[in-house]
Amino acid sequence: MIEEVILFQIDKTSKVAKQYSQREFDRLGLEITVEQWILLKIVHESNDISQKELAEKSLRDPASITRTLDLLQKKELINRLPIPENRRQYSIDLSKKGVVFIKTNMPLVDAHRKKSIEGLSEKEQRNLNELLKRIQENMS
Amino acid sequence: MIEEVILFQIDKTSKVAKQYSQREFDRLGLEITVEQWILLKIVHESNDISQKELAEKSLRDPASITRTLDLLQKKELINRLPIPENRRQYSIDLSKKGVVFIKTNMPLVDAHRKKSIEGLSEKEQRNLNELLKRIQENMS
DNA sequence: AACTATTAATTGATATATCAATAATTGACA
DNA sequence: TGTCAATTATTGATATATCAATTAATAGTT
Repeated sequence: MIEEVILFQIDKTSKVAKQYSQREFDRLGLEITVEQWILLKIVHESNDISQKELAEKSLRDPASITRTLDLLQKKELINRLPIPENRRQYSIDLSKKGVVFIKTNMPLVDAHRKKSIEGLSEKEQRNLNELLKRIQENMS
Repeated sequence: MIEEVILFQIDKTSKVAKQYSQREFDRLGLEITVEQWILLKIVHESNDISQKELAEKSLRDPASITRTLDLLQKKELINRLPIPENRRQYSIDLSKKGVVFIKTNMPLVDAHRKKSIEGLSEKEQRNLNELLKRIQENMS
């Protein structure tokens, strides 16, 4: 039975959590997807990040990053700055609006993260992380 | 840092594992996606399953199931059988070709599953499963 | 029986995932 | 220095995810 496969349960957990956050985003009218939030957050945490680096950090395809950044640019949440040292790449950063957006909604996202691990001790969390890392290693 | 968020690591693990399997499928010329394999497998494990039930078991949207079944039907791996008791729904089952496909490739998929949990003791596997279930509960 | 609500599947629209191909730029090095 | 290789971002094609709207069929109610 497929429900007994650990990879299936990992995927299920990921889906359930994303759906939970997306529903909350929608309910509060954030007009953003979870994937878009993750990109914004990485940009917020980084200095002068390129699209290639964004793809690596977010574990997504460069082609997909291009398209999502187009949307975020349309929403005026990010800027693509040409950099003189290398005219092949852009430096991505948050617009003022983007910074405000992150600061305003970070508490909500933090609440989701806390809720996801409710009832798990520190030790259980570390343990889970470690087991996940080992599976990642096995599959790479 | 987003790498420290457990949900991020869960998602990463899911992605890495899917990519691993997909690469193997491609390398061996199976001409099928991982999502398609999962649907086939559920159909194989079920008797007279409807699309609605398939959506629930696979944790996917009914609209998405419709489209993936269209593809699997084009590949002649499944049949949609009209059922007289309820003409709104179909009974999905594997074609002969589909049964052969599953039987031929199941050992490969089993190998992937085993590889994913290589080095994890029975106890660690149970523990992981239990922690994942608790997170699923938290997010539902 | 007639009306209404519900259900199963489909379709449309938009966002994302992935691979392949391409364009522009930069790097390597003979 | 000029050619070829590698790099970064984009675009096209196809598959999947999700929501909303629609269609056809069935269930429930009076």
